[in-house]
Amino acid sequence: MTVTLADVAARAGVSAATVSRVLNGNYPVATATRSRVLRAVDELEYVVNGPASSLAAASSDLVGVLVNDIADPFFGIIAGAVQDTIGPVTETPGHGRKLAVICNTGGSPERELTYLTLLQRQRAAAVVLTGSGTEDPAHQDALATRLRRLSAGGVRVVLCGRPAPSSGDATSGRGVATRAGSNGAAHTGGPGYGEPDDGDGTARPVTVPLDNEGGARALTEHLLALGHRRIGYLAGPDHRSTTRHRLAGHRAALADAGLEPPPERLVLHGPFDRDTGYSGALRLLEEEPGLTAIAAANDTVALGVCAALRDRGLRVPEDVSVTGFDDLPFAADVAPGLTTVRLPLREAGTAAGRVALGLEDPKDGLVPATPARLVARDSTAAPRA
Amino acid sequence: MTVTLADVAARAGVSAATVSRVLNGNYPVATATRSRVLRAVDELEYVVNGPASSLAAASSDLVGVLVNDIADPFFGIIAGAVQDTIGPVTETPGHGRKLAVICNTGGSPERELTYLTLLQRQRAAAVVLTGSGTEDPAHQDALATRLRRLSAGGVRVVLCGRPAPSSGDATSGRGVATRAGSNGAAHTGGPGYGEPDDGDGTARPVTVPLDNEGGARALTEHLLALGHRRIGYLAGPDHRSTTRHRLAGHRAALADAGLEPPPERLVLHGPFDRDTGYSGALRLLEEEPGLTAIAAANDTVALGVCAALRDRGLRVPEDVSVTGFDDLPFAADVAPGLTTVRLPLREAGTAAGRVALGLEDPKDGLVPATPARLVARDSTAAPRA
DNA sequence: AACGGCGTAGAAAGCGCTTACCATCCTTGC
DNA sequence: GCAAGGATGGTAAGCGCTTTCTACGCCGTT
Repeated sequence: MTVTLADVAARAGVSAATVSRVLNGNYPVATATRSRVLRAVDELEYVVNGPASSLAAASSDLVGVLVNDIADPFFGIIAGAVQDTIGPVTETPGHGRKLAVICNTGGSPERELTYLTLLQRQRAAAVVLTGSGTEDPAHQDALATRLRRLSAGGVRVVLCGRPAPSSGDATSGRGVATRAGSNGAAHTGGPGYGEPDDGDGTARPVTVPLDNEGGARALTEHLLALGHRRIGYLAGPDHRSTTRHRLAGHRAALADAGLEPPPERLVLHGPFDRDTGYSGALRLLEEEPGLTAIAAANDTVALGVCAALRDRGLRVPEDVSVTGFDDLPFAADVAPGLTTVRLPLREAGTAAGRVALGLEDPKDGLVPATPARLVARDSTAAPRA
Repeated sequence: MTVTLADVAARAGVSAATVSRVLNGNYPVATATRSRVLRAVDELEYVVNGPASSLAAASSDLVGVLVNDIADPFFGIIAGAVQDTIGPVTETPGHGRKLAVICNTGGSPERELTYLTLLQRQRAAAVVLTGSGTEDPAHQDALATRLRRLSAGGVRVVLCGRPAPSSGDATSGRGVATRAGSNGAAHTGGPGYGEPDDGDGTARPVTVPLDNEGGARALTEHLLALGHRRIGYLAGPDHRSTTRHRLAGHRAALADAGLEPPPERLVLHGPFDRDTGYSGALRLLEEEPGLTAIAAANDTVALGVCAALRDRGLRVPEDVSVTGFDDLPFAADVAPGLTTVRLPLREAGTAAGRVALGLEDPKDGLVPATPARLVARDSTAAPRA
């Protein structure tokens, strides 16, 4: 029924080995033979059997990309860039036949693990983890283990915009483990997975950093410079690295300005969606009617904040300033234009893709970071006197 | 190095066949044996070799999802829904281990074909094509051929929000072929691929319709009802099914109202991005200063339109009304709220996923359509008297 | 003229799994 | 108490490809 290598070989009057060699181009084949084979391939409309070659060659053309929410342009942009890099466009010989498998974890650590297993099972060539990671010790441990196993199996692991999971490494006793919470040292890939040389020469995971902390700091500094002192902060979901890093930047800016850390009631957590912004803003306003600015975890959240303020009859930025994060495409076009921070998402995705292809392999496991850039638009202004 | 079926078998004191049967659960195995095997799997941390089983079983767990632009939430939502449906969550026995491969075509027909070949090569279980298709006859032919070949190979083909490509079927002489352009008959899966029974019992592609035409018609009717008569139309990219269907709806509404078809200069084409909206609006305003409304191909385009109008000092909706399409999440939160049409994207993605899994198979190859719903917000109002 | 090399191509041994097709063994029915 | 039959489990033949090892010419050397 289906055409196989052998059929092509027969038609071209050569052996299957030769056909394989022509198709993979990693062995000298005389030009005449080659074209004869190619013609046969064409005439028979032969299509390689991927599973068979993956089995024989013990490797596959799949690259897994894990995202929290594919419907969120934040991830769409990263995933798109990864795919553009490894996809069929790239005509780096040997590459370009790779397929990106985008996996939607919905932010669930369990699903993340499940997908990782599924990818391991498919013998994926590489795995890219994007977005924020949980900071729950148990899950970090499980994740670290899984990733270690993947690396051991020759799967390249890339962490895009998230730190390497730390693990309470079983072999070195228990105890010291997972210390999450402090600021700073964001993407240096803490203790645990990645740190100690595993002995055999398995590749270590590579981190493509995203400067969440610096971006958040810049945003808060901007607000402070405008004269704001009572700032509400709508952080992302709790126990997530991104949330913590952005919050850390916010706090750092306050500290640098010699101000008190923000009171608990002015820091609310919630998912990265418009409702968090909408209800969060209302709540913040209740807690602190004198609020002059609200920093949102995200552009989408910021949009919800603006809607809430509008519904409350407050003007942006005259009554309350609002900031976002990510600089998604719509941020420039909403009214007023959203002051936010532009994260180099495409660049990060491209870098992640290159690492996944093995085109790049920073010796310290860290791709140099492109800094986040403050984009001041019209949603922020000095508070009314 | 890596653990194989045989290792597990040895450890459990059974044959490889038994282990395979336990893992696939499609053959009776005594409970005691089963748990012994499961324990061995656990202890050895065994992970199935996907390629090997795909080869042996002549089928794989991959489902391809082709999208035009993964960074566009329109596709993100659909793709996410597809994935949620076929992904590891679904615990329909036998399913749930499937992986969605999201492929970003960038709207390029060539890439679309390349991906389709890649998927065929991976022996994907199903392929879902989303978004608008080209209406270029040559590409439609190529696409039809490729899809026919996929179906013949047992790959389930699902068209989500796009018509089946028509082909100037080579066997029936040349000539009649591709008649694109007329309105109506949107998703009925025209002539060409899909229509005639191919003889052997290969599955026919299933279409999950999206009511682009009806939505566009509703939007224009809304505008007409408000009293608008000079309406500019910013259509999507030329020669794409979605563009044509939406435009057809617009025209139909005009015709129903007994009005002239829109003059050429008031219908501009461009990609589905904010720039098309921005520059398109400016251009439209030049062409027809008396314009009272602009219908955009898309919410994103509409956002660009609003930005341009604002920059021109025109108010929405007082001076010019604006409509979008898709009702992406941000449409509700921008100011003024965007009047648009809500397309049941999640529903469509879910349906596509179910068909891809073979859970559903409408006999006429057409999943019943959920209608598009007009969402009137504040970006439209009666024109000034 | 004989020989080592190089450039090509073929033979064949798997890769790790699935799945007929059998071989047991323990029930049952009578 | 014995044969028939169901319930389990094993055997082994591939699935279609890659790749090592080998074979064969033909060339340039010495």
